[in-house]
Amino acid sequence: MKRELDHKLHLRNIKPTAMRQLVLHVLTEQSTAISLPELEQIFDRADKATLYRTLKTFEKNKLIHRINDGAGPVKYALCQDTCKCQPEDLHVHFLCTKCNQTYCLTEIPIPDITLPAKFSFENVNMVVKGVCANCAI
Amino acid sequence: MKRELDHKLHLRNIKPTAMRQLVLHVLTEQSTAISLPELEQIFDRADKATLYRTLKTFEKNKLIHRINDGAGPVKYALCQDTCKCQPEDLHVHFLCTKCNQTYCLTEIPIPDITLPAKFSFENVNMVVKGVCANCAI
DNA sequence: TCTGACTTTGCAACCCGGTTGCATCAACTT
DNA sequence: AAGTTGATGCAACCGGGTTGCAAAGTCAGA
Repeated sequence: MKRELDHKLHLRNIKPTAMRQLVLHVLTEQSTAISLPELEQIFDRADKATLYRTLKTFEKNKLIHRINDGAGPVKYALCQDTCKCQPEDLHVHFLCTKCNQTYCLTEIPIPDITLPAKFSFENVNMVVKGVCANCAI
Repeated sequence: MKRELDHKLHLRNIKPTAMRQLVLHVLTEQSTAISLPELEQIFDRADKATLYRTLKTFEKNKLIHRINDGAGPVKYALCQDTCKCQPEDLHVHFLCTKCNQTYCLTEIPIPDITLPAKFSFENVNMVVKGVCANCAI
């Protein structure tokens, strides 16, 4: 277990400190994306700035990706092992309006968009809102 | 001019106070979306809370719509006269990574997405990032 | 093994966008 | 003219995000 976590960190060139192992462990346990404030609650003895910088490091090294779902704080979720955070790795995110959980729909690529003349494409963010399977009656 | 503004307010059942006329006037002058902090700078003698509540009122009455482009503060842009803020009124937004301006691409509808089983659709937000025509070399 | 350079952590403080409570003011009704 | 309602201005607060700085930890080379 710890081996796998260290391996993941190693793959992304991140030094495996105790803090980072713990944070990564929590991240792997999540089925939905998690925000910094939520992380603070889980580690109620840990420092906010450290958690913040840990997430920054993870994001910079493409271990996690940031999700802006428009519902408060930014959330983070693990990248696929093969992810390079390129356009082809982008996928749709889903925000449940009942439980406020955000899902990575990794199997749903984002459709192509034809932009107006002289507008160039770099990146795209797509968030669908609705009710998730867990909250469906 | 003032007539048109009052008419727009009237159409959306918003009482035409001086403040609201001024804010609406500024909004109609923008070719791109504007944030509350930007609005504060334009009206440097006006109160933040008043501007805030003015935008809230406009949004509630569907005179403007909120755009969350992930680049700092929420931005707002005028709705089309016919807009009911229903899914069919949704369009793609474009954030220029050079000038940080956000455009409503009202002519580009958001493509349909097939969600996983038992996930229901309510709403969708799509923001394309890139370089806009003005900033293209 | 010791030393020095570099990284990570913890604490504190700060910034800024957003939001609310409350008193005052304006407009409109009767 | 008095009373009701809504709008405004001011102040304060909240929470997420961010940074400066000093202490602790890590590691390579002597």
